[in-house]
Amino acid sequence: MTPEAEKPIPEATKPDVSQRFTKADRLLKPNEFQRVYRRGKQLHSSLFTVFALRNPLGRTRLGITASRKTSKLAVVRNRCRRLVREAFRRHRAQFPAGWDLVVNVKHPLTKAAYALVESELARLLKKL
RNA sequence: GGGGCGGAUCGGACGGUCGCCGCCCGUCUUCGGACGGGGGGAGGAAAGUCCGAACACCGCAGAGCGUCGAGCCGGCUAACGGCCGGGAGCGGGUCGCCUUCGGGCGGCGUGCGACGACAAGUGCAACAGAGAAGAGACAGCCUGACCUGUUUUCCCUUCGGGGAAUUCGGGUGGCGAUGGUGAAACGGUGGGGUAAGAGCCCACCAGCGGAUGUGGCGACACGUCCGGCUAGGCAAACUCCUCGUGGUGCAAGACCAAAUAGGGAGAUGUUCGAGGGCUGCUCGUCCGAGUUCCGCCGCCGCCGCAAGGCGACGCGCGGGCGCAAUCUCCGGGUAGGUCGCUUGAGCCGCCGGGUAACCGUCGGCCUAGAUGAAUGACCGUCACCGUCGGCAACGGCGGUACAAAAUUCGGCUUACAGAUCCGUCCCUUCA
RNA sequence: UGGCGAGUCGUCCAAUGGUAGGACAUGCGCCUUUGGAGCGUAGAAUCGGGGUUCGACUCCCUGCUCGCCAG
Repeated sequence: MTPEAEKPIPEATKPDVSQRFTKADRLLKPNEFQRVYRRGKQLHSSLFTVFALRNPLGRTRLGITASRKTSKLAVVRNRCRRLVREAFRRHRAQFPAGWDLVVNVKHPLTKAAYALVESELARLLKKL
């Protein structure tokens, strides 16, 4: 599937781009989620729905939701969350800054490969 | 060597890159944190939430009823509906004996089950069948008894008949052996008995009740004697008996506590001093923004011929004065945060006790604590399985389970690719 | 996390422990020029696995699926 496996590695070694993902980069409280749901704009894909709302912090924060409707198995839901988080973490430098994002996972993502999640997330966030 | 069953253990390995969540150490800090280093980070079921506990709060004088649950015996356990051992029962296997060829009895493995009481009471049993619980008479069997018809023979006769024996019937009646039905039909075999029969009587067997002996802690087993000859099934039907049971659950609960708006106490200090108390009145003094003042509306009472007046009332309406302002303290408490939160009925090992479950001495170890919720993603090599190509070495492709902590333990149940070990049984091969 | 409740033809509902029934839908036939309506007729189900019972949709145990409630 991926002919050149070494491509992500030189990107990661760039000194100015941090791929770290700390608590400051996440949405942590229910009212933060509710604010994004109520006032944010929606972007749709077959894999997930993204709610986005501008914040004054200058950095983009992420929250991920995988409901029981997505999959009954907690293992599968956890993997969905981690795939989305990984895709966001690796390519955050390419995304616009200063947004609060909430990603709602849909059922088809349970069978999707990581590369597909990466490209879909990048495609949606270009619309911001 | 292969397969079945039971038990135990494990649940891909190594390396690299980028990350995540706690802990420890060091440095810096604007006290928010940042950086560097070290070390740890899902399970046998973490799951389902079916039981049992710990712990916490609320309730509670004591006892009982009710509800719900448990239910052979003994042991283990903190406890249990769990586990271990045993008993009786049921099913199937195999061997032996008997056989009316349906099966029965005994021995040996083995499997299963929520296994108190239906001989306390109540209730239930479709269809079929004669009859389904102190039942029943369809077919059938009987002619000893009573009534009656009839065949034949004999006797008597007042010739109308009558009597006795006998044949075949009918009715009253007797019967529960035989037949068939059903899941289930009120013991079995043999003999006696009878008109025919029947535990009606007897013997033996099975089963039941009582007494008793031996063994066993006990469930129970093996006997002896007596009794009456049959007492059916279902309590995962109501019920009865014995035992247990207060409720809610870590989002339990404890602590800290912003902003805002309330509550309480006090201080400073400016102004209006209404109203009230002390008094007969004024002055004065004290309390001091209250049940304040004005108007309107509604309603009620009293007075009046009436217009109206007076008084009282209203979670009434409108307006005015005032209740100001500042500071300090106290209390409840929301957002938020901290604790509870992982050292525990803990794990590993040796030895000892016990048939076992399990227990004990000693020694060693510390092994996840998240909270919109960490334990991940990608790549490479190897291992295993399948498939394709190939004589082969090998190469390509695909796959490697079930499933992830959420207060913590002990069980149960359910899901699960594969690997290893032990025990046991069967088949095959070799010696 | 804790606590409740429900699963029956394709759909919506019935059924003391005793032959699983009705309506609509579907197929076929009749009727009609044709369709509809009507009439007749047929097929079709107890969530899975055990147990109790002579016999289970019903009673008991255990899984699965769906729904609801509290915070």
